[in-house]
Amino acid sequence: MTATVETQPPLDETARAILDAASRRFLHYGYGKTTMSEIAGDCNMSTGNLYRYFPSKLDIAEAFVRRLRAEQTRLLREAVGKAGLSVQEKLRAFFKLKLTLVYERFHKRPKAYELSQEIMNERPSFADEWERAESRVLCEVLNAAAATGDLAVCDAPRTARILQDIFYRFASSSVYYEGEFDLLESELDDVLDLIWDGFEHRKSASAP
Amino acid sequence: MTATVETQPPLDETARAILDAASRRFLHYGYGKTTMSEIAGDCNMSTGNLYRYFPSKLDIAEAFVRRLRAEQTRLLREAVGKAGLSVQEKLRAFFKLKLTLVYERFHKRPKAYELSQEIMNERPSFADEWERAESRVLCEVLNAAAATGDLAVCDAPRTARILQDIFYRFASSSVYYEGEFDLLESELDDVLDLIWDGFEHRKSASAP
DNA sequence: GCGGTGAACGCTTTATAAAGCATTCAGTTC
DNA sequence: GAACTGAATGCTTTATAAAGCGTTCACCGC
Repeated sequence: MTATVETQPPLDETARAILDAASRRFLHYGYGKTTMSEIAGDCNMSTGNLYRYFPSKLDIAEAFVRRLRAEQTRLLREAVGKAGLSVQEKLRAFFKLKLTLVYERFHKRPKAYELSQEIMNERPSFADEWERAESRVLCEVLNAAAATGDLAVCDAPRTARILQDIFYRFASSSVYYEGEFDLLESELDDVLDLIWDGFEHRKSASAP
Repeated sequence: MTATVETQPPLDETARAILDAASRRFLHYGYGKTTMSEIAGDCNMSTGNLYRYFPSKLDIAEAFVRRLRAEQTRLLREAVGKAGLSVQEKLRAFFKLKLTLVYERFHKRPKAYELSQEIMNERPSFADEWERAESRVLCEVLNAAAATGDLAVCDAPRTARILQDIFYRFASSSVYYEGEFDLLESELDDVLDLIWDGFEHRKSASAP
């Protein structure tokens, strides 16, 4: 059983202290401007000792991003878990929240955004892992809807993947500039409407 | 009337010689490794004279990319113009060709790809212009289909925009690595199938 | 032996100087 | 006077040296 975004091996107390100290510095000064000596100093220990808890500086950064992402996954899962939502509302909630989270991270926590991007480039497998975690949330929604007959989905993982492709733009850096959020949001709505009509068509075609 | 990707003011003979010389160097060595002296030398003229035909080096590069893009637009238009194609086939041809063109440019003409990216970053308005040019091609397809009743489209530009959003992933740098082309192509197919079902649903809803 | 240290190593980033380049313009040619 | 030149200008890139940093490891205290 490998570790995933959701199921992390719990951290040693010392390891957590290191991660906390590093996180503060990463958020304020960024990855590059944070040194191992500083992190060690914050924890009242030597640099050498850091390596007893993390293999490298980049691994500390990965642990940091892993926390961010776990929190984000939790929020997404919470958004689609609200009682009384239709499938359509769940999908809309999912992708709107994702757009909002990316947008906010970019504009309000730029250091966290940069670090996240850097890790994704440096560790492609981590990016995959994260994409799979989101896919799992989507699959739960899709499978639940398929079970109640609200949706005609034969291959949930594949469908989730297709949805991720479709909404890729709304989770990428086209989100850069200020003042475009409302525009993106309304386009996202229109995209979802079209997708939804596609699902409706499939439902009436498969069970007329 | 402003110049667009399609309607370029025809170039002076000297200007064309400059652009041709610059293009050769851009393609072989890239933008940064090409100097104005070299371009001038290739044309048997002085550096100063280049500025009688182009305001700056970047403008030569823009003219170069403009050519590339005009050719690409021509190919896209040709693809959707083939006789006997249904709307669905036209849309599929359009986005598949676009995926192929981006992929090929990236892998087979990396210098051209880089230069294209650089211009898009340096001149956002050029990127907009290009997006509008593609939108126009899509709108022609959509409007023609709406006229024959093959498609229920009330706002063609908006719909074109939505389609561009949806297929954004297939025209961006997720296309980086080798061997993923077939995978992307099959995902593109699935996306188009879903979109198509959406259009079908709208047609039957608007004219039952 | 477990938790911890800090000097030593080699790579990377930065500071600084040198070189190269895009751009300009007074002047030349025809 | 329209087409063109090439040396002068100042900004940008590169080459090089110096400083800084991540990482290791032989060595302590308990």
